[in-house]
Amino acid sequence: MTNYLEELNESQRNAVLYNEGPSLVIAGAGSGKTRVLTYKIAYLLEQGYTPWSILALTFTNKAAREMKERIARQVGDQARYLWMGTFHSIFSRILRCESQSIGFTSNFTIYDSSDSKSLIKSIVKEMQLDDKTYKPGLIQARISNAKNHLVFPDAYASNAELYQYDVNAKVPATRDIYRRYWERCRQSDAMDFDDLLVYTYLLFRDYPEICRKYAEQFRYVLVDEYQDTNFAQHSIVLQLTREHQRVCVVGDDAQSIYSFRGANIDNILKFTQLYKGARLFKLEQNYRSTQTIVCAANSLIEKNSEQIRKEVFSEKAKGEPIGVFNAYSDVEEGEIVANQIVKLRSREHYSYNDFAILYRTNAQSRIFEEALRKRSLPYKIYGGLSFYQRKEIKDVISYFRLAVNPNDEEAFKRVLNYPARGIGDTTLNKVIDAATQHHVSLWRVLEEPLAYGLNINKGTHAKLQGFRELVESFIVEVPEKNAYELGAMIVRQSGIMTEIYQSNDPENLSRQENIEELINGMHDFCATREEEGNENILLTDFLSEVSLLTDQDNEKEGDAEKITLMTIHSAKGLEFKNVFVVGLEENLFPSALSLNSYKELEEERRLFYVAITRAEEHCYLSFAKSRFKYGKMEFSSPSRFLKDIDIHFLKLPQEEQMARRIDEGASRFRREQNERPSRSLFDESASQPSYGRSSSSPSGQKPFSAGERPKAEIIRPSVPRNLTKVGPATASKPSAAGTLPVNVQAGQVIEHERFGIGDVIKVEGTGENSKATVRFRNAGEKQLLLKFARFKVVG
DNA sequence: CTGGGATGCCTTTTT
DNA sequence: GGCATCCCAG
Repeated sequence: MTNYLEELNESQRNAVLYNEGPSLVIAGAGSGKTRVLTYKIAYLLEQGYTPWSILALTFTNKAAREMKERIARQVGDQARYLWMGTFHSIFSRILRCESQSIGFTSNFTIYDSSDSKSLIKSIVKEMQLDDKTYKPGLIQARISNAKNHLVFPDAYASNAELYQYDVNAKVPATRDIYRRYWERCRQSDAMDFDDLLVYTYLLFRDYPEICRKYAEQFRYVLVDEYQDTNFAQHSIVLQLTREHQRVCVVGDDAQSIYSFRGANIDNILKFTQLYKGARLFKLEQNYRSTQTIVCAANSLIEKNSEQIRKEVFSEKAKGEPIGVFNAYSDVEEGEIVANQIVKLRSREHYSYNDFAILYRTNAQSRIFEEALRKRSLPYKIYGGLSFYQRKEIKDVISYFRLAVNPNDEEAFKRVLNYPARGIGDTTLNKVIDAATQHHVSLWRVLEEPLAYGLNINKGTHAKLQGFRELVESFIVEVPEKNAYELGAMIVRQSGIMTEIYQSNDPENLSRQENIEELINGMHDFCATREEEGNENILLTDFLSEVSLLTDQDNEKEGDAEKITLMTIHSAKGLEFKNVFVVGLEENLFPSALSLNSYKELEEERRLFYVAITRAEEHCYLSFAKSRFKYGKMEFSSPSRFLKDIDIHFLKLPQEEQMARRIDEGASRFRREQNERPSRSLFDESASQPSYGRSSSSPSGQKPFSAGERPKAEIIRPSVPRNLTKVGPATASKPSAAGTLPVNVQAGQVIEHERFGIGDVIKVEGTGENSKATVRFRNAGEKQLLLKFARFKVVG
């Protein structure tokens, strides 16, 4: 029974066995975090906890599902009754039960981020503000941030610091938009993602007896990936565990990569202060990667200043050094990676599943898709446009949403005139005006247009009533038909079917397929649940589940061998035998937008750390010297992160050149920093407001100013023999630029290593950044950044 | 009110 | 290069 305890090392076992009070498990990458969590839950069950008294919170549905499966292997069927899921899904489940207390129905809609963005956009419009200044995305981020810090409209409006920030940002009306947005969501019986946390918090805060009920039910609370919790999530965990203190949080501060959506690394850093007497366990043995990979990752993360110290080590084989590839262009980068996959696979008999290509932004995927397709290598791609974000799917789902909750404003607007039924923007705006004036939902106006003074002509009135009757015919079926039957009926009777089957052009064909897939999915949804003994699976059930799914959750054709393409963010928690981290270029990784503060830069570095530590056996890094951005060719220099890794663990291409480039990158970086006023670049408090009592304010941490910057010098114990000059580049030492043929003029003829003979048409810029336009006799016209171009002048 | 075509803006990362 | 928005003609 307890034999599994022997499969754990000492610190893992200690973490599993300690359940008398709060504990914090700091789990290095690959250190068996999931194993500890699953065994701990198994152990708790063995100790007599009932499954429904254990709450385990994760960040992704996938993590929850996997953990549940692993627990089921240990303890069997009772795993089904665990409260295990994402924060959002568990809380929405609670909120649907308790919705009356907070003024929602149990069928409330969950707005996804495009819904909330569109609502904000229409509010901005109604308030006659300029949406160039009041960019919906920006306002949305402000509101989301406020919610994540549990700052509600009243508090927001009366917070002088926030107001001042908005004034400075030229968006003083943000607080009014926030208030309206808040009201409109309530009017629509809708919650956005953040509201699922906000209203759970409010529910527990304002109804102590409800809070007590859940706190007593959940006798033990576990939280995975605690470094990614935001203030709201953290506060709810506290509400549930303050009394009994039986809480275990697991995470790795070195892998905190979600601060952009409110994750607060302080939650984990300060856990032991908040829960007095909390035990700290550190898991430091990495069971995933070779020693080389672990050491390389350690040498990288050391460059960060804020962290809980730990010594991650591996006892696996030493392994090969991390290969670094440089490519001329993004296209060539794709080819190099594809070639390397073929080579490695034939040499060591890997399956395609053993390979992953990880990138910073989704936009990078296309190049690799093309390269892989060209060589007929199978791949699967995660992210990008999710199934549920597709237009045709959103349209159908909007009808579903209306049937379940006709007050859903975003769904209403989306399908009021789809398929086209002659109700245009003018009419819609009239409806919105009437609704806002009377503080009712749009649907309510449709129910009694006269009572709300809707000023429209007879024809329009008839069209509106036609729409109302259509939706009502769906509404009455909601409690009757099962989800699949009703779904099929809606697709047919809404007119979407006719619309989409009208023509068979490729675009429509794929829409047809997607809608069929949705309906088939509903069929499976109902069938599975009915097999489990549930009767009458309603559309409400389907919707409440589907609104929290992401595309990562539909695992399709899982058995076929495929290379994985995904962003580093979505790779967290996964592992692959061979990993390619691509696009290691300045302004891409680290992202140009992260250069505003050292905090963000450190987060990018942690992201790189996450990427490298996904690899078990081989890890490769690559960058391209030029890449297409916004349809234009842009030149790029190698990422500063490359020089953060101890060079011992790298295998560089054409070593001298590589070293020189890194050198140049380093000295340029240093120069740029010195040129810029340090305040705008590093003083975070200058650019971001703090949120009162939350622990996110930078007070306590000194802003990172030029004078007191932590060590920027890289300490490299020794320089490999074959590298002439690597090592700290200092400002006083000019880089190896002297050897570069930068003295080229228009009219000269050059011979380029790859493009051959060409005529220099013009030269622009000075020094390192000078660029030449060259017309090659066989390769056409190219722009060359002189510091990288490899050519000699021949005439 | 609708549809097509030109224009201008981008892009981190996601539950 | 791709999407959303705007503008104009029917």
